[in-house]
Amino acid sequence: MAIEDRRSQLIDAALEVASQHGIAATTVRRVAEQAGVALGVVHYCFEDKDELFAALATRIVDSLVLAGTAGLHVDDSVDLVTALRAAIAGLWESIQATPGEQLLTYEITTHALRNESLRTVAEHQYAVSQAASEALLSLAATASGATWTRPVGELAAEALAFVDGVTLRWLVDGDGAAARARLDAFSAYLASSAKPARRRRRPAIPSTR
Amino acid sequence: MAIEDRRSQLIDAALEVASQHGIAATTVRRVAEQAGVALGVVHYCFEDKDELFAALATRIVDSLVLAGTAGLHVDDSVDLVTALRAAIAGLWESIQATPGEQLLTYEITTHALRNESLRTVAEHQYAVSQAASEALLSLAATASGATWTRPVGELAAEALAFVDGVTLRWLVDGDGAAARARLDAFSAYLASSAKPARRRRRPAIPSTR
DNA sequence: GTCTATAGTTGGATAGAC
DNA sequence: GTCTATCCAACTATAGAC
Repeated sequence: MAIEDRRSQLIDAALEVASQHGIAATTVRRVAEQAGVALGVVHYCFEDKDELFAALATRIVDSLVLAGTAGLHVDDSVDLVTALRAAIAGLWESIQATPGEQLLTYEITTHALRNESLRTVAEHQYAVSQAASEALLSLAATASGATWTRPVGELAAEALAFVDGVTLRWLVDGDGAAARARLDAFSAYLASSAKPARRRRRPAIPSTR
Repeated sequence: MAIEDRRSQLIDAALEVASQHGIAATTVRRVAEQAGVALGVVHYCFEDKDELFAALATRIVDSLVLAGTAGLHVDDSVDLVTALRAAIAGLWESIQATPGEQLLTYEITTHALRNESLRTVAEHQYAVSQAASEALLSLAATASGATWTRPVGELAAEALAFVDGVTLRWLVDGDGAAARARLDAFSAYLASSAKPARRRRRPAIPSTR
């Protein structure tokens, strides 16, 4: 088997183990077992455990952001709060469906912060999330015709922080309804930092040809 | 040495090791070494490693909340936003001074979520933090004479989530100024959920006896 | 009751077989 | 180039010495 395919297969296996049992339980042995290969194969494909972790971290960050932005279609002609709530509803949907992955992202962050050689992993994590958050806010504003009155980067950072905090608490108390309510309340706050759309003409009735 | 004193001494040692090197590096051996006692002594004082961790978690949660609420003196006769900012400034001061402990709290949370026998630890952590957050908001409202127009418990939960998210990001990017700015912005948001103080008489000039 | 010495398990890494 | 068999370090836990 080609080494690149092996690497990919091993990262899949690591993701499976890590999201299910946590980063502490993600040993090289366990990953090999999950992938159905011998122990040494992992060390053949990755210099050491840290390199495997770095690859795993990159994989999960990218895939989570992908999942978060995939369902991002906001209908036009709505007001900003509605657009934001729709976007956040989609985001929450994907979060709620993957508690193990969510918990794993926090574990990866803390793990990276304790490990000099993984420093860049945590930074990458936030760079990608920040960009996704900005894209979401920009999209919502465009769809509703509103314009932000504060720098969208700063608003995105605040939204990201809030979502992080709400998610972590949800992992502890399991109260999904409360989490959703908090996110909706925050949507209203964000909307207060925008100038509403200029009153538009009623859209023309589309001709049936 | 009395067993209770030993326990306390070992928890101190564990806190030292954990806040400096992380929960993964906090082995029974290392704690014993840090405390200057033999390995077996730890197992004599604690049933197993989990029990030591549970004791450590309780210690750090209680001490952090203590530190967070200790500097909580809000001057009277100010408006709500100012009171909130003052309270949050004090809170941030204590957070900024203890990055290792902050990071450790996130590690403990995730660790507890992965470990059935530590489930209650994470819940205790949030119960205590939630109470402290409520106390802070109530104090700020009382000091400024304002009243909250939404349930203070819910506002406290949102504030807690936001502080959690902001702190975690600060640990990654180290941008303390940005973190402070975000907290201040959130203060304004909170204040928008309060009814301002009724116009008071100008306070009487205190007699000099 | 307090602590030392030791057992037993698990994990990361590698030398060398195929 | 790919994988197996083996090594050694570090850890938790306990039996039993003082």
